[in-house]
Order: sequence, then C-alpha cells, then structure tokens
Amino acid sequence: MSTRNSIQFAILGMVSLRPMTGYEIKQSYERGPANFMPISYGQIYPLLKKLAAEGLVVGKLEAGGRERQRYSITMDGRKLIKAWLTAESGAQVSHKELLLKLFFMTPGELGLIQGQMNGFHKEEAQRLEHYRRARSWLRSEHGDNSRLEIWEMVLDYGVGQSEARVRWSEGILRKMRHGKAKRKASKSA
Amino acid sequence: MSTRNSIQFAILGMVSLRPMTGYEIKQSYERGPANFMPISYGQIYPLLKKLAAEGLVVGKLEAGGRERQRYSITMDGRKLIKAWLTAESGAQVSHKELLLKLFFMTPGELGLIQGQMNGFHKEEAQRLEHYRRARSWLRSEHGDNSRLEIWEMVLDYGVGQSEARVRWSEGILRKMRHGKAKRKASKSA
DNA sequence: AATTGCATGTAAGGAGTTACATGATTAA
DNA sequence: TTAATCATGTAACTCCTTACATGCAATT
Repeated sequence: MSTRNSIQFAILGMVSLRPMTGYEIKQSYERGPANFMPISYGQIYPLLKKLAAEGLVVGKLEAGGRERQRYSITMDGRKLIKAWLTAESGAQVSHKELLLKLFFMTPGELGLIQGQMNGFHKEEAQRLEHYRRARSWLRSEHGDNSRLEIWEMVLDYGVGQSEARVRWSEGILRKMRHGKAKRKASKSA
Repeated sequence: MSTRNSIQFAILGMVSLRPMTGYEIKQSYERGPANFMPISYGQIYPLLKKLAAEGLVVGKLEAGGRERQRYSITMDGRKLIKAWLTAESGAQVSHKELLLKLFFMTPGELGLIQGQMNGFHKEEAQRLEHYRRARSWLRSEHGDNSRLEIWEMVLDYGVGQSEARVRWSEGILRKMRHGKAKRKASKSA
C-alpha cells in the first residue's frame, strides 16, 4: 500500500520553501529550527528520485565542475502538501509530524491544523493524567520498595516533558484563536 | 557485529526485577513509569528466546490450561546488566537508554551513571545553546520573512523540551551528590 | 601536500511495526 | 453467548542507519 510517510513530506516541504540539493536538505534539518527530524542521505537521495519519478519535484543538473542536482517543487507537489497539512485522519498525528506540518505552513494556513493541535493537547493532558495515576499506584503498591525513589525519578522525566508539551500547545492554540479574532476584527473594520 | 541493543536490556532488565512472561513485560512498559520505551510482541518473544539461548534468562513453562512461559534472569544475565549500567562508551547514551539504566538501578548503584548523567546534561545545555543561536540567526536572516513567527513556534517546542531535560538532569545530579554526602556522613559518624 | 567540506549515491543489514494466526479464560 | 483480556508466536514488510565508494573544491 506504500502510504506516504512523514519523511517524504519532510523532503517535499523543504524543496517547497526554495529549490534545494539533497545536501542542502540535510543541512537544513541539522542546523535549522527543524532539527527534531533526523534524516540521512540514505533516505534523501532515493526519495528525491522517487518524488521526481512521481512528478512532485523536478531535478535540474547544475553547471560547474561539481555535479549537483537542484530540485524544485511542482504544482502537483504543492497540491499534495496542502492536502497533507489539512488531512485529519482520525488517528492523532505524532508530535514529529505535527511539528513538520507547522514548520511548512504559512501563518495564514495556521487554522488548518487547529484540530490536530487540539488533539495533541488532549493527548498530552491524558498522558499527564496517566503519569499521575502511575505515581499513586507506585506509592501505594511499592511504598516500601527501595527502588521507589528511582522509579519516581523516571516518572519525573516523563512528567517534565509532557508538561512542557502541554504548555507549548496551549500557547499555540492561544495564538490561533488570537489570529482568528484579529482576522475577524480587520474584516469587520 | 550484532551489538546488543537497548531493547535486549529492556527485556533483561524487566525479568531482573521479577520473573515475567512476555505478555507481562509488555504490560509493564505500557502501564508503568517506563512507558518511554515502546516495545512490541514482535520484538519481545524472539528476543526472549535469543536471551534464553545465550543463557542470560531461563524460561519455565507454567502449568495450567493456558501455555505460559515465565522467564527468570540467570547469574550471567545479572552480570551483563551490571556491566551495561557501568559502561561509558565514549559516545553519549541516548536519553532512552539513560532512563532505562536509571529504571533498573538500585539507589545504591546510582553513582554508576553519574558520568553518563553529566554527559546528558552537557548535551542538553549545548542543544539549548544551538537553539539560541538558531533563533538569532533566524531573526537576522529572516526578519522580514512572514514564516518567521511559525519557525519560532517550532523552535519554542524544542526549547521547552530541552529546558525540561536540563532541569530534570540537574535535579538528578543534585540528588546524586546529596546521596554521596549522606553516605560519607553516615560512614564518618 | 593534506585536510576539510561539498556532493551524490548504493548495498547491506538491523530495527521495528503490523497483520495474521491461534486459542484459553473470565466477566458481563 | 459475546466481548474482553490473557497469551504466544511468525511472516512480511517498511524504515532507517551505517558503511562504503567516489571525486571535486577550497583552505591551511
């Protein structure tokens, strides 16, 4: 069935910002703000060829001593990205895919992922609740276990990460509502 | 070369806490404080057999209508875990492996991963510095880009996660020093 | 002259998920 | 009796990393 995975959109998204070589795509992920997405040449080069074969990008061999393929996005490629941004497929997208979508959006499109961001927030809130229950279970069931202290340290890690994600997504959702209000206000003005 | 990976220690570690079936191992990771480690039956059952073949665990078929293999750790298995906890292999361990090690330690062994925890803290501090630089680069280079706002949101996610990890590891390191001081005090008392 | 960075790619293998297959036990 | 949970396992497949191979350009 070969469902198109995040990495293909990670590549497609980068060439949608500006025409890029495979090498530059890797640099962008390593050095830029999107460094949450590890990506290797072993994925990039074959996938660029695949995307080119499907007509989503076009490669152009650049002149000069060094061989260099610079890829640009096609209209079909842009359409596919737009569809991907919007798609709400029942299942909650992973945090990586959500960040990836966010990264390739224009501010005007932000509303497209409001539902997905809401889902993310909800899931993290549930995870926190899970941790809260796990902690009281641990304390009641293993109150005498010498390992309890350590297990709570492990739990603390998850809680810290999860709380940060909840705070972040709340901030984004606030901005989304704010943005909508602004657009409405300027429309009615 | 088949270097023994984290998942094998994830399994070995669980049976080191108490004899368990494959099913229980999965439950423990899903429902317990160590739910940072996703693990599937497709990994568990083959690896239990492999560990058994290597003499690190022993399986015992339990009586009763339902077939059920309960695995216990052997002396060799315990030795291997201890060696793994201690091992500092130049390269920084991933956060998952560090958490895994922590999870299977006794409070008395905590000192064994002090170096690795220090490395973790250092790496996260560097990551924060990387983000700080990425932000000022973005602002100077893309101050006029309408996507800047969005890219900073993506950056904020990473910063939030990283700050939480720095705080967590600082807390653990404090506890380690405290624990050492306590042991010293009780020794000299 | 040597090293580092730019640049592209393939092959092999390990890691991990998912779907499938099977069947007992227990609670509603 | 029906659904959920307990319980074990395999096969196929996707995903991804790593090692390898190659060679130019710029810097030291």
